[in-house]
Amino acid sequence: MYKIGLFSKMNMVTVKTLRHYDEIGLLKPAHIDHINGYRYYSSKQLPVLHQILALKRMGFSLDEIKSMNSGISYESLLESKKRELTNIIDENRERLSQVEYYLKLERESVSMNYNVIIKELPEVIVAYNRLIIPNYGALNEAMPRMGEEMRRLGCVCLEPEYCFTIYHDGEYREENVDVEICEAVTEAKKDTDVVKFKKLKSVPEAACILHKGSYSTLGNSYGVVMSFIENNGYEVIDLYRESYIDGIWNKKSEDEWLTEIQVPVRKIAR
Amino acid sequence: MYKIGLFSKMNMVTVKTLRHYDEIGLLKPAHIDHINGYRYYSSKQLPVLHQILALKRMGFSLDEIKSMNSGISYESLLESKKRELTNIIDENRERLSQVEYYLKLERESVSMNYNVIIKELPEVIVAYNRLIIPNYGALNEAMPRMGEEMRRLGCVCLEPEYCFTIYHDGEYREENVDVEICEAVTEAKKDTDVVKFKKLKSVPEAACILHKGSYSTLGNSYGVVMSFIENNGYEVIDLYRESYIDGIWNKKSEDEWLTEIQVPVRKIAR
DNA sequence: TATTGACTCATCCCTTAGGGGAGGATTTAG
DNA sequence: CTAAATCCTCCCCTAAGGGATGAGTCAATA
Repeated sequence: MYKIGLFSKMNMVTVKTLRHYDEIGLLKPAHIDHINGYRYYSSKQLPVLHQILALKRMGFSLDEIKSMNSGISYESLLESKKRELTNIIDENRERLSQVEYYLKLERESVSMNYNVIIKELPEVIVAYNRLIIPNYGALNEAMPRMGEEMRRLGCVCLEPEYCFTIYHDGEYREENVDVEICEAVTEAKKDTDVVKFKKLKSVPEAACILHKGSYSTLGNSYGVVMSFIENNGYEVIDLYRESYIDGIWNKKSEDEWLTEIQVPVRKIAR
Repeated sequence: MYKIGLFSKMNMVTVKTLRHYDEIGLLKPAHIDHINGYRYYSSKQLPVLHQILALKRMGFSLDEIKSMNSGISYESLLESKKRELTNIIDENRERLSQVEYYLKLERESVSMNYNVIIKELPEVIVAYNRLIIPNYGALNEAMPRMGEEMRRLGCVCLEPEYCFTIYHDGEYREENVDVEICEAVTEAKKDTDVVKFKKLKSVPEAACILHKGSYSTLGNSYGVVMSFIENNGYEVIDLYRESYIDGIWNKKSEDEWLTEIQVPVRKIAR
């Protein structure tokens, strides 16, 4: 029988750890002196401790180790731990890839904006209007017209407001832009010539970047998000959305304008 | 200005999280109503939140993110995060390798002993006696003889006791075994013919397995620890030690004997 | 025998990034 | 005016112990 300090040295484990294992019922001392409360361990418990340490090294939690003799086969436990570890490794590889990407940007002295995040775009009902406009400036007329029509129909906008455009042209063009204006609403109304309604499925993963300031520099932000997608093992799976948060309608200074580019993506399977 | 619930929806973040960020000073609301205590966020804070989320996704802790504007260059921060992530990945790969190893054993229906652990063997001063014995049984005479001599010299053994043998033969042999008997002591004495003293350097990593029962089955345990070493990317870097914990001297039943095989190893660089 | 230093005990607080819930106040909608 | 939704603060919880404190105990020495 060994006192706790001795037993702890026999396996390079701290006394604190042994007391903790006693407390949670993982490894009770072979005997406890009822007068002074001292814990006494037997050498028979060495193999038990050995096993605990081996399992812990594999990534099992103390709770898992404790419940390991409750009938579930070791094989299935190991299987699920294997899956779990694989997931953890993948997660960290993704983090690493992102860190390396930003490190590359930093070394190329690109202005820093750690702004690309992956998030879900929830399912929404939108009022939409798809049309060909002569140039981008014409949006400033088309949007209020659409708003007018929506008010007439009694549409109620979602909160927070979610107003965005989708460009349907395969390539960039200066004129005759094929654009779809969308505005999230609480419920669909009857379609009219100017405004129609549809439900957009949720997008599980979208790479999003916030663009601050004038629209003239939107291209930079598009560049950043696209290179992020390329460099981190994602692929674009749908048309992107340009969501307008702050703009001419509520902020006078162009510097305060805020637009979010949302690109539906998917992790490329490897 | 948005109330917390609205602002939380704008970035798919929970209200709880925003309150937490306020509390730790990571993202204070743009304005707090002093009458009802409501938090109000401005759209200007969207990019800040965006950045926080992006950094969090890369594995930075909130504390790290918070202290990110304190002069240290982003490049060095990213560098150290990269190293950190690489380490985490390596650790988990090692865990995975061990899980897969035991899974293999399990599938081959090998009796389960999750007993191999990697631990450090601390630096010790040993009394030792290297000699050629006719067979393994002769240890039972050589050891007491050595103990006698140690007592005569006034040696004090270490606690916990650490008594082990090292076999110097390159291969297994039944007779004329070249063996070194070691016993850890508190301090070196004068060398004699029978007992000499030396300091053994600490071994940073040793693969250790506990062997229960008679010595006749020690071979099985050697097999397990050696295959563990092979299968998990380690290599043997020194002679192994056979450490005697319980044996004939304190346990009558052979089933209670306890021996630890300790094999100095090193992770193979990849 | 008395003391001293080493050991042991229990208890409390601390760590991450929030989650869950209670209880109470306020705002918003009908 | 009432009810539902939203907001607030406060408290406890997570995993695996680490650190500190204060008090009791053991073994060896003077």
